[in-house]
Amino acid sequence: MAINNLSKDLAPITSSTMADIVEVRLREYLKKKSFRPGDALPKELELAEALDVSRNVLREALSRLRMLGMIETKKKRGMILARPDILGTFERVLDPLIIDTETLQDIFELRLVLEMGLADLIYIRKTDKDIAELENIAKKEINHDNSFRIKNEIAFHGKLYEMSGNDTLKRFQIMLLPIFDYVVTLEKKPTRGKVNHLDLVQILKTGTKEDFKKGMEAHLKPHFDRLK
Amino acid sequence: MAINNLSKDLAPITSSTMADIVEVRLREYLKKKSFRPGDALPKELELAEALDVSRNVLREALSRLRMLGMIETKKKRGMILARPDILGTFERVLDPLIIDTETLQDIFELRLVLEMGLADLIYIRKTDKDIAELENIAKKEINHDNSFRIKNEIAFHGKLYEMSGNDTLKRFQIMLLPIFDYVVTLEKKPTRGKVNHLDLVQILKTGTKEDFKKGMEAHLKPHFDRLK
DNA sequence: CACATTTGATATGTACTACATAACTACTAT
DNA sequence: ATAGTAGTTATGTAGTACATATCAAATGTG
Repeated sequence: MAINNLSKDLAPITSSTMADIVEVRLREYLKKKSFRPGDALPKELELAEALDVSRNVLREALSRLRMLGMIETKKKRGMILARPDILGTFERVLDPLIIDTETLQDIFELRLVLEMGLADLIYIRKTDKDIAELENIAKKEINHDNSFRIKNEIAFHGKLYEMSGNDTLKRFQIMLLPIFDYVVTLEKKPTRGKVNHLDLVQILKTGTKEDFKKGMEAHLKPHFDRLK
Repeated sequence: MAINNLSKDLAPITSSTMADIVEVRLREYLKKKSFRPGDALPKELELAEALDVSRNVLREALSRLRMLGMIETKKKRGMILARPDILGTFERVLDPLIIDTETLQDIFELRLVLEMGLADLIYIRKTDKDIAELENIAKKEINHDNSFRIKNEIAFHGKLYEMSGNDTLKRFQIMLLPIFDYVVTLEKKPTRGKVNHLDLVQILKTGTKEDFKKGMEAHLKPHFDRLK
């Protein structure tokens, strides 16, 4: 009995199901063979046979990789290796209603960190055209109802991300928007920093990078003040 | 014939496979019924019947959600809703060998942005103990071979993330490490800013937040100079 | 000969059945 | 009353069959 319990405590290496194992093995396989995107993969039956599992199990594993965008399948051409869309997969689990409050807060802070750190990229890549567009957005926000103001707020900060010239960053921001909104709506009253959007535009036109960083800090200060 | 083509052009809304649809429907279902983590879900057969698909298809969809950590299953208790580990899922597709170079560069920049933006959180939450630890790490890096220096570099910046008091951020950094390394090793010669780690520690001890931001900027300058 | 159509082969998508396995429940025996 | 056993139940795995879409070759027609 003791031995039985012991072996049970020591050897529960069969932690995962077949599908889990197959998923890992497939990953290793794709990596090891160093397939390039677009390359054709063996057919399901061959893979299932090689791994010695049923086609069902194999398909469960393939289903996961397919969802992650690592493979694509066409009815007859079989499967091909694809470029995973790293952010698309992220998005699937990024739901404010499901994430626990602690992580939610972490992500909120993450966005503050991003916006504070954006300045360097923006000053490397900003163009006059960008600034003009940004100014247009900022000007529109005067004298409008609250729902419009929120949309405009999003447009303004979104444009800043766009000016970073980093698509991944921009998409990342779009994904984080719902969470940012969710946390912000939990706040009692609207936060408004001493530096508004038009001020920031003005700094971008004539000020230095350091000015802009200070301006952004003042703009976001109400959010930072809430942290502890 | 023309009509046939027309209807074919107009009605291909069944773009995705059943498993894709079921995955989405399940997501909606979980959200709509506002299950809390730990709540029991209906059994596979019931779900399959309700959705009018085979148990196979349903399981392919469940397999995905399970991988994302949204649900967990025990042999008899059925399935329960779980908290997805948002970063764990991300990690699965984050392989420098698979990601295209453009995204790789984007992520490299993302990390620079994060490190520049960290200052605010660090100055809100840093403790003397943190700084002492950081100093220990920085002191160790003198007179060592290159491989040790890289490890130490990682330890130092990792400690900075840790000092932000944001677990998600810290884990995020760990995930991005391989990519950062990968990009850095592509560089011709080691980059070294005018401000080194010990300088940064000194600033943390006696300097202001603005000093630290400037210091970090100088420290990372070689990386930024490479951007265009 | 060239082009359009048809037909067949092939790989994935879906369905259904059967059984294995683990875990909870209830009952039975000492 | 407790230990042990048998039964029940839900997930895990295997296997078969057929549907569907697509490519390729064969066939027919001008």
